[in-house]
Amino acid sequence: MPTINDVAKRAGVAPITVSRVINNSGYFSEETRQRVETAINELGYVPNRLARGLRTKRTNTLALVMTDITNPFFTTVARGVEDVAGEAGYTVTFCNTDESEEKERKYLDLLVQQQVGGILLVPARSRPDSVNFLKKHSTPVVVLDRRLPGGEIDVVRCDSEAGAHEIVRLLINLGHKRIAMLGGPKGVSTADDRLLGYQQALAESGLNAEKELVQAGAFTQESGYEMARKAISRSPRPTAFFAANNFIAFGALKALREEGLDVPDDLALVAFDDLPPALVTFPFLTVVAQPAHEMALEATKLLLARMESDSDREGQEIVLPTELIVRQSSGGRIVS
Amino acid sequence: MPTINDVAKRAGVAPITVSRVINNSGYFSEETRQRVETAINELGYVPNRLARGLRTKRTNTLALVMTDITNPFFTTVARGVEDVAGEAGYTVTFCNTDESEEKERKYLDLLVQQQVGGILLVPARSRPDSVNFLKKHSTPVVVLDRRLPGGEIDVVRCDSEAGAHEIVRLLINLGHKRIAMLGGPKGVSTADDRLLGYQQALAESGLNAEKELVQAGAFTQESGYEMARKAISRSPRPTAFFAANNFIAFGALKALREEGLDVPDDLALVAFDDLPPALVTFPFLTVVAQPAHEMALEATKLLLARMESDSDREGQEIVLPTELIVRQSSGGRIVS
DNA sequence: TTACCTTATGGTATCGTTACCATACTGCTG
DNA sequence: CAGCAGTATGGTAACGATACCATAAGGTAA
Repeated sequence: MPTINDVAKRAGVAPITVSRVINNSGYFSEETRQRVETAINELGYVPNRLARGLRTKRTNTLALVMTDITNPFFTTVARGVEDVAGEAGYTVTFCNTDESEEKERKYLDLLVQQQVGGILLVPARSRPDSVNFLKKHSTPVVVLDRRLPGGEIDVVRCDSEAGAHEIVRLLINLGHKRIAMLGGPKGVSTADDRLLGYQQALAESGLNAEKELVQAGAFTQESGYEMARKAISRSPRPTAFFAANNFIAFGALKALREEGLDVPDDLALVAFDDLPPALVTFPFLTVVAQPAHEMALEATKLLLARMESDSDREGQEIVLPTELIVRQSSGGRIVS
Repeated sequence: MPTINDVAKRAGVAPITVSRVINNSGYFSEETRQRVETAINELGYVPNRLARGLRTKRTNTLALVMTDITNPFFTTVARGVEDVAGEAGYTVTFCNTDESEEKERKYLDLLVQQQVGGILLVPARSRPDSVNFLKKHSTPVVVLDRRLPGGEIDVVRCDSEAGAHEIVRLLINLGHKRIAMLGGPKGVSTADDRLLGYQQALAESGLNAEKELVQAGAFTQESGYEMARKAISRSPRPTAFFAANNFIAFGALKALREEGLDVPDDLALVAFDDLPPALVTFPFLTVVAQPAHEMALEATKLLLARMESDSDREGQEIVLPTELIVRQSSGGRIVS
């Protein structure tokens, strides 16, 4: 592979001059530029970013560390991140943690070793360890989708509590009194917040949130399936399910199908997170949608800004609103 | 940030010895290992992979260059790639080309600059330019999902022609005689092959593939929508649509909805590519599914092997079978 | 004329690792 | 006991780029 030195020799200039032309920095004459450029083309020279990064202590790489790219919410986020990053000449690495703190830690370690310029992190747990680790290695980070204790960091997320409140309120207005919560993992802020919103909506309506109607599980189909099975075995049976995310809803749907229960005739089902944009041609599930793409854009812009300025300005929290989308699965007609 | 030299000083050894411990290579005593490891922990040392890569000419990074991660097929592929790569200690960069050769070229250039160890490429067009470029820079590459002219390269793909043939045959057996093809972009092997399969199935049954029933578009919802609108405006109207991929099908579905046409009662609709695994709880669309996850696993393993061996052994082509999944949208009962 | 700024270019050191080669001790073989 | 393999460790250079400083020509302000 030709190096900058080979180009320099061929163009009859010093390597540093080639560097200037490549990076369009400093002074060089038009004639030099041309000589260098033809040399580059003739040799098929490609600069080595490892060497550059080693010297400049900057790379043009970002990372997106999330739970699972297969989740339509994160798929959309990933696309948004890559759109902004790609436009700015950055490259994006993605990592699936599957909500495992261990995997998260391993990946962050690797990413720091690779000197990524910045990280978009969906933390597996509401613990500051990961962020502290990154801070120690002065790797800029923006937390995505979830809250974290301690406020000195950038966060872009949705108002899970308000969203949950709104959609549970919808169920209540539809006349439901026994609404089961198929929750996410305890200790994950989105799960906790959605539970809170659920409880508040019930409390406001004078309904007591019976303990046995509330379950906590994982943000997976399997967990949704399990929780739904348990919930329908209660008597009296709940008349509605609130799934804390889309995967839980899919699992619940499967359980209900197996039991021969019709949605929404036998049981209403609503969920957090919309289907992937490509699939909204199947207008079935009533959901609270998060603006995944917008979140990604905001977060990435914020991260890039953070990386540019390198300033130690206060962490900033951007909370975007959710959107209630009423489709078939909630059934009925609004009562009040 | 502490470097290997700082660790060496603290442990009272030479940098090279620290390197040996980190990489578990060469000889060192148990006592040295411990001294080095405590020094590493005390300092919070993290090796610099840029420096390592510069010296060893190897990085632990892969890239997945595809058209759009938002497409459920590629989402699944991405997950599979990351699973295998992550397990092997590699990190994966992803790039969306949106079928644009220019974007593809830009990304490949950037990736070569970053010295990625290998690339999984879904080529935007059936042209060898990109692969040649990578070959020139000795970056191992495995082509995914699509064929490419010239056989000296690794390819992992599905048999699009056979899959299309099978699903069109299904429509024919259901009694359809006017089957419209909502095709993908000309010059993309999957699109071309699916058209071929369609034509052959028709020919075999003595049906002539009327030209006006065949359209070529893009692998997008918008294009599917457009093509479907045109197709239904023909008279006599086609009785079935074959969409060359999932996005086209979604767009077509939208058009049909708008026209008040019921699927499958008024018109049958089948497509290439399944829904994302999470969403198969909506059993509607009859499809030919590609084993996206398996393809990804095979391709990534092949790529890693290629990178290890560095050998110049022949390119190998792995063609996986598709699977016909009959659901509602094809309607009817099989005739013969 | 002197001083100084702008333009154009180059020399040298350095980023943090590891490749390569050298040194030296131990213990075993013949 | 020479010779050699195995173990343990270190010195030096190099990977390919850029930071930093230096040099020099030309123009212009005082």
